[in-house]
Formats: sequence, structure tokens, C-alpha cells
Amino acid sequence: MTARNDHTQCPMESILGQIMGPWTPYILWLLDNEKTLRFGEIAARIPGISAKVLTDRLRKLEASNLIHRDYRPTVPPTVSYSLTARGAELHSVLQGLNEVAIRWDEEDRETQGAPDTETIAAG
Amino acid sequence: MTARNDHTQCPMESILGQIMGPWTPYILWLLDNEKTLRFGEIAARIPGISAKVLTDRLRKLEASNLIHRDYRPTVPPTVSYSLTARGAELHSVLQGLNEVAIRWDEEDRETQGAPDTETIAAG
DNA sequence: GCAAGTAGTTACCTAAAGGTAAGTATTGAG
DNA sequence: CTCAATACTTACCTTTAGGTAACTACTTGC
Repeated sequence: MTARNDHTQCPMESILGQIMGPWTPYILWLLDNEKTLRFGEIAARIPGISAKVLTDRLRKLEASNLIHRDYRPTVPPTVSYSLTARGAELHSVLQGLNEVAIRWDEEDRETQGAPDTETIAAG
Repeated sequence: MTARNDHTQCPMESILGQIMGPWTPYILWLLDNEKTLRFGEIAARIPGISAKVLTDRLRKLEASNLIHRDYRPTVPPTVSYSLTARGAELHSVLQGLNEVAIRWDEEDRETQGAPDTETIAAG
């Protein structure tokens, strides 16, 4: 209210706008785990994504200075992606989120269905 | 392929599907900070959101067992929201993300503009 | 001259998400 | 009888996002 507008006073909204989106945190997590991945390798690790959307996400992450794009003009061309120093700062958040995800996944497996039979996919 | 489908083998995608979305992590972070908030209070803290979208986010978070809905049939009715035990498990992730957000915000302020004058809100 | 291979880009179309506004329930005040 | 208040819900419409498929560039191999 006093110096900045009310919707930018909170840095959370800014970072959310950068890393949110259907596949964005997942891409960051992949790069955090595997250090360097080529375009096709990322696409292979995300079954449902299209080249158009993946390109879009990559461009936006690059524009936010979270990933680095390494283009090698070979034939055919090779493009590798990796986290920047800023992108690497998300490491603990990404890994923390993954730990919670794994925990919940185990809990839901105990509660909702037997580990050896598939009942959730029946409906 | 053997027991689970290939897109659910990674718990990250599951948790992302639950907490992702335009305002979802922000709502969780508000409730993590303020413990209990009424519908109108959440709406007031998120300037750009509409009642329809806020209701949708709240319902989905409730369905994921991340928030608790407390309906008091007073006149007019009072509805309060708070994190469930599971939702509270996101505390460190949410706060860690906020710390990174604040750090980046300060860094960007040093790089892109002077700290004492407002140049970003001029346009 | 055509296919293959990588990493895209572009055009076109459809599906989903979100905005706006009005309606719902309840009861006390006027 | 109507207004006001809270927390929605629903209908309708627009905007946006995403899917699909074709095209680009360049060189090797046939």
C-alpha cells in the first residue's frame, strides 16, 4: 500500500508465477536430479507432454534464469538443459516436496488399497 | 506397467496435481501462516481471485485432505478453513519456498532497480 | 532427390479454465 | 416486503491453454 502495489508486496506470488504450471516443477526436479538432460530426454521422462508445451516451459524457465540452455550446432543439433545457480537454489524445496510426496504415497497405499491388488483403478 | 501405470510411479506428479494451480500453493501458505481464515478473509488476501475460483480451490484442497472446512450454521453462516495434519506437513516446503522467494526478490531489486525508489510500478 | 534424425516452430482447432453476474438460504432491522 | 450480510452455486460467455500435425534446417547415406 505504501511503497509497492499490494499484489507484489509478497514475493511468493512472483516465484509461484515462475515455477508454477502443469509440468514446470517436475522439469526442475528432473534437472535437479539428473544435472543435465537433452530435450528428448526430458520429453521421454514426461510421457504426457507435447513438444510444444515442453518448449514453452523450457523457454519460460530460461527467461526466469532458472535453467541454462546449451545449444551445440552439430548435425543433428544437440541441446542440453541444466539448472542455473538460481535454479539450484530450489534443491531443498524440490527434494522436500518429493519426500512429502513419497510419504503420502505410502500412506495412501496403506489406507486406500492393498499393496498387491489394484482396487483404485476399478471405478 | 506391472502393478501401477507408468505415470503414477512417481509420487511427485501426484502431489503436484494436488497442490498445483494458479492460487493453490498461495492459499496453503496463507493458512500455514495464519492458522485459521474465513472465506472472506482468504478472498481479501488474494486481490485478483473470484469467489468461483476460490471455492473451487478450497473444495479440491478439502478433497485432497489438505485443509479442513469448519461450517458454522449461524446467520449469516461462518465458514473457516485451516490446514489438516497432512496439509501442515507442507510447512517446511512452503516456508523454504518463501525464503527463496524473498531472497530472489531482494536480489532482483538490487539488479533491476534502486531499493529506495519505485521504478517497477511506473508502467 | 528422398529418408532419417534432433530440436524445434507454426498454424489451426478444440477443450478447459476463468470472469461476471445473478440466484440461494436465513433472520433481524426497518 | 425488502435489505443486508456470508458463503457459496449456477449459468453463460470469453479467453487461454494445449493437442495435433506439418514444416524447417542440415548433413549423411542410398
